[in-house]
Amino acid sequence: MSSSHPFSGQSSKKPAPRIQSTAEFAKYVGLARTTVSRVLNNQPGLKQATVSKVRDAMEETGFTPNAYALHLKGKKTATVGICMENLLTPPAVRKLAKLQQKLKERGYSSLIEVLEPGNSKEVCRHFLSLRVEAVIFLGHFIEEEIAARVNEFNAQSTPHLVIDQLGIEGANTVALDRAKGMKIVIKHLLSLGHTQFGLLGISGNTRSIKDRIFGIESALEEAKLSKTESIYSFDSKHTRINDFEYGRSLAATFSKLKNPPNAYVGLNDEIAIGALHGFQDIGFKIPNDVSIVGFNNQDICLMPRPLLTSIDQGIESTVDTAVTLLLDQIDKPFIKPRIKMIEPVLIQRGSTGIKT
Amino acid sequence: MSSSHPFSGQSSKKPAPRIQSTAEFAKYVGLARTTVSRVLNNQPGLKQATVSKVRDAMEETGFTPNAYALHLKGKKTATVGICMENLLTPPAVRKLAKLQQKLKERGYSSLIEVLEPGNSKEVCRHFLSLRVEAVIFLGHFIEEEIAARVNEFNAQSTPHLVIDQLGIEGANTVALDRAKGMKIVIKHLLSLGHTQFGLLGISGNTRSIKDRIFGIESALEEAKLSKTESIYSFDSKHTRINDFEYGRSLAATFSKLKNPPNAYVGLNDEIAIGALHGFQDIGFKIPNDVSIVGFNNQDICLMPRPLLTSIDQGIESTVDTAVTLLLDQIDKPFIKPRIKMIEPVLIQRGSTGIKT
DNA sequence: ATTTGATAAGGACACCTGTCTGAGTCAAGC
DNA sequence: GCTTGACTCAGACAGGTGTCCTTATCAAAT
Repeated sequence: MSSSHPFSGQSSKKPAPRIQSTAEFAKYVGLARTTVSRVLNNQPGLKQATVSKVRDAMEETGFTPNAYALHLKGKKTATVGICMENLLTPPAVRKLAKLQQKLKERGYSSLIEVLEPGNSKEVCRHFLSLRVEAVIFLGHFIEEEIAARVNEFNAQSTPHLVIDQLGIEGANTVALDRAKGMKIVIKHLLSLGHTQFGLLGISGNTRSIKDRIFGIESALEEAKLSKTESIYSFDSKHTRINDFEYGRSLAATFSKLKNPPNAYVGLNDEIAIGALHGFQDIGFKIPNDVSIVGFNNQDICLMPRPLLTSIDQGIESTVDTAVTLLLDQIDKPFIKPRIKMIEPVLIQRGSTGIKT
Repeated sequence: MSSSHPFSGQSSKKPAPRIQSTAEFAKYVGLARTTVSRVLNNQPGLKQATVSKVRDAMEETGFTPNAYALHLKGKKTATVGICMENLLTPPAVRKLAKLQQKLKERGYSSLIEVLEPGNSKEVCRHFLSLRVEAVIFLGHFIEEEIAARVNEFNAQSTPHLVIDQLGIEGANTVALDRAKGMKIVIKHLLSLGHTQFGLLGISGNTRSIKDRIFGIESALEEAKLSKTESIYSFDSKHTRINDFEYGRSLAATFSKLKNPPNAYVGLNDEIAIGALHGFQDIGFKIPNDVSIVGFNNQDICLMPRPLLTSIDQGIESTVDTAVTLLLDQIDKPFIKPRIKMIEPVLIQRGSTGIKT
């Protein structure tokens, strides 16, 4: 190593300021900027000693060329912006984790922002100013807001993807087929002899809920059962603050009916487990007296006894599909918007069984 | 709007390519680049009509100046790199969510990467090439690896922060005082009359485990109890695949003892709840026969009956402290490394009670 | 018709990088 | 001592931005 460069031999008291440019770095190494640049870009015609000198100094100082200047020279940013609904819903976070991992494997880094109602425009602007190569929406958002963003992206031919929210016009979409999920659940319960169904938390006007109710109703229709006489819901009688308590309260309300249904379908695993415990506390045996199904197939399904039957979202295939769809768009700028549905899978466990 | 710019009047079949520079955008608007730039930067001496024309066109096209070029002109990146252990541990993700939110409030965006053993160097290089203003490590990592990164950061005076991992020399650290947490738990249990303690999953050689055992032992010491005769552990008799099952198995093993302890301390809430259910299945009443304490105070503490007593991590104050520490470093480049401990809080619920 | 004041246009520069080109250095081989 | 070959140096350019400066335009006022 050169023994006379300006930063050598100092005490460890005040560390050297970070080297911010190849010019500074070249001065530190004692070579011309262009020579250093050639080393950094593995160009031929350089003495081995020169190469080592530069590499050693990089190791020592941690210098890296400025990615911002590189991008200006035409290098792509290899960055994807991800808009999250929140970072609290376990299935959404699991998808994010997989997504981030798969994107990284393909050489893309992720810029993650949590959307709040009304700030999507600002967030997307920020992403665009950072010249992301694509924007992903992951979760359930206000439809009009996302639709507006998608329109803008389509107008600029910016690759984009909506994960888990169906019904946005013109949007590249990957989503679990929730209708089919519910159909599978009801068919499973029908096959066990159940004909009356209590819904736990499955109410509201969102697309996701409508899909699920559609799935339930189409299964009933195929079985030639009356929708109105087979479905029960008391969601409006309780407030949903904590899902476990909510499930428990719903179970309590259902159990007071003269002829309560003996099959229950939860909005998610938490509510289903709450209900399962609620019924058990009252003295119901599961699945002998009551069958219960959750949704999402989270780890907590393995907590109660019996274990909770649930619908698995197929996160792996969702994310695989998502990444493929996205990279396709990046490769071919003028590709038509596509919608891919993910097949849900019933994970059968002890909480559902023959009606006795 | 000007009616003769090159992109007007096209069919919606092939969208206009995204406008990538002020020059292109200026051509589209029909003004000089410098004039547009003056509008974008709110400079005086411009006709209102000109300003509106530009603003309308921005609205229409979604054009935003290139952040990369701006940085080259000296604007700071306002970006922080966050290294995560994983995105699966709920408390870590909750911290990430809060951190991301608070940083955003202060004007910083977050670049998030999941570290895998051995790739921290590469990840940090990437962060540095993107000229992040600080790097945060969130979670438990291989000590040597993080220590090496911290050394590099200190040498370059790059602001950094280690959250939740104590013992890295020279590192700015914010961490829960796990020793104190355990001390509080044991004191609580002692005050209820318990003198024999079963540890559930609290074993191993990590700093975090050592701290917790130290806390337990110091509480016992103060109570003049023998460490060896008061603590029981059967962790090695079971394999930890699923925390709920692990807790259940441990409960089963403990219950077979001639004189099982009647107070149990879990590594986390999942294991504690598993054990709680395990004891209940065998016929133990909680807290009459057995008291159980979890760790992390997650939502699932509200699931079992009785509810689970647990230690709250104080995520809010952890993150507040973290952000303050970080921004301090960014403001004052040559500040000495500091360590901040976060006080744990016992959340007392039904799973702990007087020994009867 | 001429002057004035208000804007806009257009050129130049710095920021950092990779690359190209022509000039400079230096040791080895004759 | 001179040529040759092997490197290295130094300068220039593009890429997008904000800013400064000079010049051009144009309508209103004189």
